[in-house]
Amino acid sequence: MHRRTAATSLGNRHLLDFMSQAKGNNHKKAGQRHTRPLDSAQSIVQNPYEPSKGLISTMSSRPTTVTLKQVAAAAGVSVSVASRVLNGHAKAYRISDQTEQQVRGIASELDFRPSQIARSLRLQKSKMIGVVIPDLSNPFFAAISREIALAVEAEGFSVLVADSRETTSIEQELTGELQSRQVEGLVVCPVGVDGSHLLTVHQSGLPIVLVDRGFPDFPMMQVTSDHRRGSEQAAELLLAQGHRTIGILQGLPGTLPNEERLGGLRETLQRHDLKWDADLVDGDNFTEQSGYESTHRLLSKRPDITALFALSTPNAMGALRATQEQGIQVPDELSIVSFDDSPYSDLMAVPLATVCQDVPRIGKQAAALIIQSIQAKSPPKFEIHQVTTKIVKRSSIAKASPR
Amino acid sequence: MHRRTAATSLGNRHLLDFMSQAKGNNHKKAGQRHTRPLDSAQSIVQNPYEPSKGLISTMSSRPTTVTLKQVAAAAGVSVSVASRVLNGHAKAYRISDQTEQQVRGIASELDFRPSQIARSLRLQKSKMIGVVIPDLSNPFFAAISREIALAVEAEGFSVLVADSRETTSIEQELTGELQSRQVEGLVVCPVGVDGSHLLTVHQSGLPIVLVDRGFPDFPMMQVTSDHRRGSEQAAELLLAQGHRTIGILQGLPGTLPNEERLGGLRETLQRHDLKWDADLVDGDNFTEQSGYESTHRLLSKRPDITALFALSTPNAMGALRATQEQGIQVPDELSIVSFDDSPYSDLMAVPLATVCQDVPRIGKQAAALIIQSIQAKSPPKFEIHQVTTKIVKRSSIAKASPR
DNA sequence: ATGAAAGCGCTAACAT
DNA sequence: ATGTTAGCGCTTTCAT
Repeated sequence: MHRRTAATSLGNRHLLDFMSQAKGNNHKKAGQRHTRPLDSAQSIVQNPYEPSKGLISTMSSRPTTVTLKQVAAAAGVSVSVASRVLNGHAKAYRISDQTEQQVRGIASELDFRPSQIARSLRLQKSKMIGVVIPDLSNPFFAAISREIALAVEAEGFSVLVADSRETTSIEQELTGELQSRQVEGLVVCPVGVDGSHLLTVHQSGLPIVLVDRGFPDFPMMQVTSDHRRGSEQAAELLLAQGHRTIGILQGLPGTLPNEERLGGLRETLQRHDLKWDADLVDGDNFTEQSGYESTHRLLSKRPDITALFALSTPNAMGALRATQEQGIQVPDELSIVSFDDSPYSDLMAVPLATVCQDVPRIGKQAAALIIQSIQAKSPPKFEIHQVTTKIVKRSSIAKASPR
Repeated sequence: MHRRTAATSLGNRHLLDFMSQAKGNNHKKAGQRHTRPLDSAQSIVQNPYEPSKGLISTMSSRPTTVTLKQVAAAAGVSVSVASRVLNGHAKAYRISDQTEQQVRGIASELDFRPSQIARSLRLQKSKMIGVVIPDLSNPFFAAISREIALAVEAEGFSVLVADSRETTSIEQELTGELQSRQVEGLVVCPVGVDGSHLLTVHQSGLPIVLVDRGFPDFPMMQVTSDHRRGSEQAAELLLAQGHRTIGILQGLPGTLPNEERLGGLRETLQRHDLKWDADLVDGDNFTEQSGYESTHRLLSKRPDITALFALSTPNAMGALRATQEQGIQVPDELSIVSFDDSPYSDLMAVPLATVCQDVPRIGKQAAALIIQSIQAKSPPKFEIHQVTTKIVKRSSIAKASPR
């Protein structure tokens, strides 16, 4: 109570002092600055206060943990009563109103927070779910993590995130780590080439859902875009504009999204009685670098190419950069379509036509599945959820014309 | 052992079957597809296997947790011996080589994973750190989270992430939640307007570091860019091109990054004997919407503006959109500089000059501080780390000329 | 060289 | 209406 008040008033003071404080700091630093080169990656450290005065003195050096036992003692009741009250079982146990108030009062006065660790151990449920992502800084995966975090928080779960750095062996370690932390469920965006460890997890009975890069023959829950249909949409668009020779900038071969996108394209071409030419496929990753290199290779190898289909946004960005270098006009000399949207695709040098994935929906779906699977005590289902994509036409596509 | 083998061989089979499987799936779905409108946000659910056969039968319906006790029993030793062996204290306790091998063997055979929950309770340390972020889908914050995750994982910590949705009250709840989960440290990117709860956390003795939006008068560890210096760089650039009337698209007023960026600009102008005109500042958030609206307002209100300084990338994107609508040529009629980089800034309709923040460094620094603070038993330091920015000139800036 | 037992903080029978 | 106690899985004294 007392502490709370102090904190608040300081919070206010902060706003009042904001500008002047900041200016003060700046003056002190002014001298130093000019001694460093402008773009050196250094950071300035300030230690404005001596350790011995003001606020700091009220601070304990170790986190102070108030236990239920202490609350009970302070309230003059047994731990069981305290526990029951604080878990809302007061009336179920006919605890007197007076006792209840007493306990509640003391608890909030002491700022009691039940140890979730102890709780987890006792209840045999951690209320945590694990999320394993190949690259948290990739906006696609970040958005998915976010949806999952928001959705499961609403159900009282916390999320442990782990970044596998696009590496299967790390993914394997991390899932193990999360299991030993007793997560109640696992959402993983697999790196996508070998998933045997995921199968092991699944067989152990831990609820698991795979997102984006899945394994169609693994009998577990999976959610991805309908890559195949998305590719179809892109292909139809290109074909309608008269394109017959389409270069493909692929991502990581062997992964489900890559193969499905390729498959959708191939089928569509065949349906239009065009032969499938493996020579037109190039690339080895979902990265900008890969897109850049394959564009250069494809364009020099095959001058008859009139359009490029990039299997990811970074692949498309690489293509943009490569065409810029070669002085090729998009879309006049070459059309480009991309899979995957980025927020500013429409503000690019040439606004990029794109097969958009419904990222929020993918995330929400994954969250819903894992929660449901945790709460239902039934054995995990095998369900593959394919989320519909949407094609957005932008000016990077035009009628086919020879380069 | 047995299970492991089965899993691996299945993983291989998957690769072989990949294409045909996928094609099979597709055929089955073909009929359904055409009954749905193309862009409906629906997802297709498949349940390819009946629950009663093949792999599924080997799967237990509840997660099967092997305990230390079971390992000990199977190995014919006491739990203490088992514990000591598995924690690498074998020789320290002169445990016989034979016993050690015995225990190790059984443990790996049973795929034993020590319960971190129990361990945490006993050791009074969770080996978890909490990360609170205003918006996990924002690439800036996502990148910071990633750096933190990678760095702390290396030290054996796991990270609990929480998304505060740019809302102080949620941030407050989440920090409480994380505290009760016994995290050993907290990294928070505060929403930035009221931080009293963070002060309370700090006073409780839990290590905490603030990132990006800090509070200069809170005596705790903080790391942000050197916003002030960054702004200075941008301003100097604009001034050198002859700009004298600069419109400012600001972010969330009252937050440290916003005020510092504003401050740096103001100082630079004053140093060049230009008066500070508050009328030239517009905007209420770090969003594209805010940037878009303030651009429209500023340009119609002040025809003498020759350059725009956007205090965030989204603000700048809003400006780009607004100028496109008004048919204003950038940079010929109007120059734009932005704070904050985005990966594809150079591929935008007009490549955007930018004050780049060293995001990875910010993240690494935060991680290093929290780890160090957890490991050192000394009371938390008050240190503000300012990470140097770098200005990147691109073609969105040109000599000043009247519109 | 190994074991027994206490106890981390909590919940839920099982007493009164 | 409230208290006592066992035990979740683990580590670590303290015995032997």
